[in-house]
Amino acid sequence: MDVRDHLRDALRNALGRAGVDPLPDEIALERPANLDHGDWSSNVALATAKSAGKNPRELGQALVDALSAELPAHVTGVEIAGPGFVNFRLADSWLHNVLVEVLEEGVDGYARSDLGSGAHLNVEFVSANPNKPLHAGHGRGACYGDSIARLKERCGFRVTRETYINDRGVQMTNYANSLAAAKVGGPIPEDGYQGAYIHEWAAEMPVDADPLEWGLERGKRSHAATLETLGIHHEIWFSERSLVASGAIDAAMDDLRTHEAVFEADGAVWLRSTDFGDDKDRVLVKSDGDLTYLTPDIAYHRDKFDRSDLLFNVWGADHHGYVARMKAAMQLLGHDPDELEIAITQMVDFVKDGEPMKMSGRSGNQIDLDDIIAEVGPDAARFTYLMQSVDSRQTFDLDEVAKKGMENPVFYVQYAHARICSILARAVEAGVERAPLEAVDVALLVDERELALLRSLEELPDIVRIACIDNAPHRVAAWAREQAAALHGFYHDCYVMGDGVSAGLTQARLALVAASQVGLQIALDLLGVSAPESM
RNA sequence: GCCCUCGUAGCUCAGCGGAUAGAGCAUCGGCCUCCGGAGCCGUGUGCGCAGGUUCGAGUCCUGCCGAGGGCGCCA
Repeated sequence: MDVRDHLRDALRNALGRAGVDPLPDEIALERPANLDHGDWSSNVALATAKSAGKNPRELGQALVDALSAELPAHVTGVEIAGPGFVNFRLADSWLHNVLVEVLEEGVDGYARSDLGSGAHLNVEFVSANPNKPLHAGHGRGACYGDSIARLKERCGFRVTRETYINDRGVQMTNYANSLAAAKVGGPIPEDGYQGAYIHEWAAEMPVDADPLEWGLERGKRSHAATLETLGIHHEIWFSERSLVASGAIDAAMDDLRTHEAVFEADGAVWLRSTDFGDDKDRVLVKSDGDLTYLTPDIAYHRDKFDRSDLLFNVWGADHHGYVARMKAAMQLLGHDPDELEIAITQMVDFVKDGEPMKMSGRSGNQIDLDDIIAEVGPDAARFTYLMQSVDSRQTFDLDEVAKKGMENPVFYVQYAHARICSILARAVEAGVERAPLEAVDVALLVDERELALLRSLEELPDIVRIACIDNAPHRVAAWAREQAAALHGFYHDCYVMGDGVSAGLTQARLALVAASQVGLQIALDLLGVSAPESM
C-alpha cells in the first residue's frame, strides 16, 4: 500500500473523531517544496473547516492530536503549521520502500497506470503533404505526437499511430507537373514547387513513370526516412484517395444527412457546425460540385472512429481555427466531444550563429527537418522539441542544442545514465557480486544525496500520470533533468565502492543507482531519447 | 473586429489552487589521493497591468496592454 493511502486513512479517521461529518470525498496530500514542512502535508483542515463550521487552526490541531495518539506507518511526527496545514514527518523507511518498489517493478512496471483502461486510442500526427520534405516545424509535432503515444501506452491505452496523406487535389497535380517539367529540363510551372529537391527527385524518376504516382511514393519515402531517424513509426499511413475509392466520403455525407447535420443554400451544401459552437456554418460541397478540404477530413475522422474509441490529433498552430468545426462535425455525427482531443503545437523559431535561421535552398521556402537532425543529432532534437510545453512558441537554438557538453540538458541526462552503467560495470570488474534485493540492507541509505534520489524517484509515477492527463511530455523531460541532477550530486558525494565503504553499503548503493537507472530509462523512453551505456 | 496560444531572472524555459516562485545558460567565486571533473558547491535579479473568486492566486475568472498564429464555396 502506498504511503499516501495510510496517511489518507489516518486523516479520515482523525476527521471523524474531530466530529467532521460528512467526510470530504477527497483528501489532498502533497509533498511540500520545503522539507521543513515535513515529508507529506495535507490541507484537509483548511479545505473542510468552513463546511464543518470550525476554525481551520483548531480543526488542524484536533487532527494532529488524534493522529499523534496513533501514528500511521513510517510517520514519526505530526504537526500543525501555517494557516492549518497538517504536516507529517516520516522515517527514511518510506523512501527505502520506494527503492524496493522501483527495483521490483522495473522498467516495464514502474510508473505505469491504467488510466486508459485498455481503450483504443488513435494518435494522428505529422500528416504532412507528400509533395515536399518534412520541414523543421514538423519536428515538433512529430516528436510530440510520438511521445504522447508512448505516454498513453504506459498509462493503459491501446495506441495506434497514424498519419494522413493528402494524396489528391490541386497541390498533388502541381507537384506532379513540377516533377514532369524538371525531368525534361523545362521551366517549373507557375503554381509548381521550386525547391532543389524537385530536381533531385525528378532525376531519380524513371522516364516512363507516372509523375504523380511516383512522386507520391517518393514523398512518402522521404517522410518515412526522416521520421525513421527520429525513431518514429506510424502503423498507418492513411491515404485520402482511399477515402474516395472506398466510398467513405459518400457514406459520411449520407450519415451527416441522416443526422440532419447539413442543409443546402446558395447552391452549396453546408454543415450546421454552429449547432456545436463553431463561429459559422461550413461549406462541404461547393456550388460547382467540388468538395471542400473539410469534407474528406470529416469522412476520415468518421473512419478513425470506426476503428478506435478515442481520437487524438496533433495539429500545427495554423490549424487551430479548424478545431471547432471538426469537433462540431463529430458531435453532429453523435460523438461525445471528449472523444476527439486536438492538441495544437505552437511555432518554432530556429536560431543559428545567434541569427534567425534562413530558409534553406534545398526545399525552397522552408528549413528541412533533415538538416536540423543532421546538425544536432536525433536525441538532442527530440529532447529539445519535448523539453518545453507545446502551448508556447519555441526558440530552438542549434548552437546550444548541438553542444556535446553537460550544459546541454540532453547530454546531462544521458550522461547520468551512462555514469550509472559505468558504476555497475566497474562493480562487475571489481568482482563485486550483486546481492539479491531481499539481502540488501536498504536502511543503510541515509545520506541526504541518497534520499534526494529516492524522493525524485517516488515522484515519477505521479509525473507520468500528470503528463498523460495534461498531454504534457515536457513534464517528463523536467523530471529527467531533476533525477539526473540528483544522480550527479550523489555520485559526487557518495562512493559506491572504495575506501571506507562497507560491503553492505556498496550493495545498498548499487541497488540505488540501479533504481535510478530504471527511472531514467523510463523517462528517456517516454521521450523517445536513447539511454546510452557510454558516451 | 472575432477566435486560439503565450507574457515568470539579462537569455532559454519549469512551476498538478498552497507555505520562503525554481533549473540551465551567462556573471563572479570555491572543490580533484578512489567509481568518468563531460562533475559538485556557492553567488545576484523576476511572476506585463488592473480588478475579482478563494482561508490561500504565477496558477482560476473578467478587462486592458504586448507578442505570435488563425479567421475562404483555398488546401
